[in-house]
Amino acid sequence: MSKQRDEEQVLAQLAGVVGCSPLVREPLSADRSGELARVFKALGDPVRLRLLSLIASHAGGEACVCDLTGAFDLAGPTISHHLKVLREAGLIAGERRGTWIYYRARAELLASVAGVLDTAVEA
Amino acid sequence: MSKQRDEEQVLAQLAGVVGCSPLVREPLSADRSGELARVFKALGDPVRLRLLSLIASHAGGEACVCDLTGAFDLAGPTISHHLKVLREAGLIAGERRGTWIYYRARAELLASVAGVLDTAVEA
DNA sequence: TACCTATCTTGACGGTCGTCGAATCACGGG
DNA sequence: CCCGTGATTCGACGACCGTCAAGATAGGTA
Repeated sequence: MSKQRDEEQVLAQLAGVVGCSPLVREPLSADRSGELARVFKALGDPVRLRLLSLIASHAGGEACVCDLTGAFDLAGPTISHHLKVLREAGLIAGERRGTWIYYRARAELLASVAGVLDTAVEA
Repeated sequence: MSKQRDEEQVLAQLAGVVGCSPLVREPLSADRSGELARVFKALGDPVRLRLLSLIASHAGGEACVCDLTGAFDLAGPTISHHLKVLREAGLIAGERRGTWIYYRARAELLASVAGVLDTAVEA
């Protein structure tokens, strides 16, 4: 139902973050800092970091939820919640194929965020 | 009093984060994810992101607290709290010179965190 | 249709976070 | 020495977050 709307909002966010110049170059505007903070907040949990890493480093670049739940001592709904947070931050994208749902990392956003933090910059 | 102890703990943290291999290379260990999450959590607030950006982009690479408070519609203690969070995450370091306290960004940590996120990696 | 498995949503609980006022500490100048 | 200014710490309040059990949804199989 709101799946499509979520995706659109996420993409709107990405536009602001992807084009962002590095932190050390010039002071961050209030708008950009809000968008960036949403991404960093999503990264600011050990479980979500491990989930993202498991997905990004998994063979084929994607992982099924059933591959992820086993790695944690957490209930199913909790994993699902963390995946939702990562999804709404634009860090991962999920696709249903039959019974299973596969997630993959959005490398563009990871690279953009890295660019914001990096001191020696390319642009 | 605990100023010195804080610094030591921060440096101990950095050791784990600085040497960390990128997210997409291999699954993050539980330990590393905890250390990394602390840094990302510190970055996960708009005010702290702007503070860090103001400090890092300031002339001379450092900024006095009095230069920062004016940029926000927040009370002094709130700014001080956010600076403490950034300090305890190892993202900034403060030094008192006379009446004023100057903060500067820890570029090594910024670069390390960027390296963890980046997909195309140097090592 | 009915059932099973995989995953998400809801609702609730305890814990943490961001914010502020008031009090406190650190320094320099009369 | 006492006062004023810059900055932090303390204590408290409301809001948000991580977690789970229970219920709901989606797809496959028969």
